[in-house]
Amino acid sequence: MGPLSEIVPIIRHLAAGETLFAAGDETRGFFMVRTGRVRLVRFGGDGRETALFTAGPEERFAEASLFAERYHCDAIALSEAVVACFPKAASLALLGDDATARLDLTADLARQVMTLRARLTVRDIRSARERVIAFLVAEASEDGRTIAFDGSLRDIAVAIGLTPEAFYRTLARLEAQGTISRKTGHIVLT
Amino acid sequence: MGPLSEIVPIIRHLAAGETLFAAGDETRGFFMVRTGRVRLVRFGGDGRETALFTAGPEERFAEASLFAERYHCDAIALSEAVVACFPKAASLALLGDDATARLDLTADLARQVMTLRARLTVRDIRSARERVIAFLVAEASEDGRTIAFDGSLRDIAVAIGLTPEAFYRTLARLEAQGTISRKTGHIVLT
DNA sequence: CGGGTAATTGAATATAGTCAAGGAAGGTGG
DNA sequence: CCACCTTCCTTGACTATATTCAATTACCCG
Repeated sequence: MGPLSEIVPIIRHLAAGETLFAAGDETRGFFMVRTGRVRLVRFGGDGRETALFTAGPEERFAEASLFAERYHCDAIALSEAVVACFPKAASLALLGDDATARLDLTADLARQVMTLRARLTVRDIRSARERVIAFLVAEASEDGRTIAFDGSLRDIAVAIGLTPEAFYRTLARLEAQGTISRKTGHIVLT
Repeated sequence: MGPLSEIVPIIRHLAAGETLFAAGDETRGFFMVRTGRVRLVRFGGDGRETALFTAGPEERFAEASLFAERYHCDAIALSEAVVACFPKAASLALLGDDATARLDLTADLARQVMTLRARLTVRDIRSARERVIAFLVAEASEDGRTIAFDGSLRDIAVAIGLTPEAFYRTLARLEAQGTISRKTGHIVLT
């Protein structure tokens, strides 16, 4: 997982609903979800809750806290969860000392920016059909035709902002039209 | 504009439709749009074109190319455009020499990741009403109530993935219900 | 003024969402 | 090895909601 593997993270177990940090707290570092899900929320003046981001397994969150004094949102476990904490001091020290570490983190963030922008662009497409095709093209491997996926179709549906039903239907239609063909674990553009 | 202001960029003028770089080209560096719009696209085997990202004025793109050998999409000017090119060698050298520059760039990318994830989360909300409220809460300034905006409401509508009409209607309804109040240039949550 | 864009509202439509129900697949325990 | 359970996948029918098309008003800038 890059440069930060040199840091031994602190493992924390969270109960469902437990708060990891709250807005206004001094920043302690950033985190990675091991299991479960953690939601970042901001509370409006009236107590209204707005989700900023939900981190699932292997996803990092609060990276920007390395460069801020205080957290500006709350982190709450949605379910029972295990998170790895990368302390601010150790992370910054590593970034200051080790050129490789620095570039690795920077490169990783640059890649994230790229993929996030691509995902956001996919979301701009209203038509389910076109959105699915855009996703498939974006995810296609080297040959530009094959899309391999590890998880379930459900997960993909949610990732591109469609209900599973709408996604299933769209895939079925694309297959019927001969635009794609499906085998277990991967889809091929034709 | 952060650490990279120390680099004197190369200014390029592009005609509408002109290609800045193509997939497979050796990476030369990253870019910032000065005027016009540049679209990053990937071509499917059949010539189908899928947009990955569209960069407008003051937006950077292809930052990740600093850490890659070759571009993996095409950059094409949508309209006549002026772009600033930050050469790879100079950028990496600066990152290698100057600790402040490194942290600055990393911090900037971390912030981008944060805001992009927040935007993506807003898009997950189906209801126009709830999406607009989430956007307002996320954009609210210090006091958590006031949202100032420079551009047009249209631009906001597009940014959160709604048609201008849907956005106007939603704002009108929120105002009628007393959830918000509007004055020229800013909105207040009540 | 006048031209252009933004803002606003109305009405009809289309499309994805929702609810529902059945089948397939995979895993667990007897 | 089978029964059972859970989750995913699939399809159908209906609905809700945002989009689309359209027409009017407000606003800014030359």
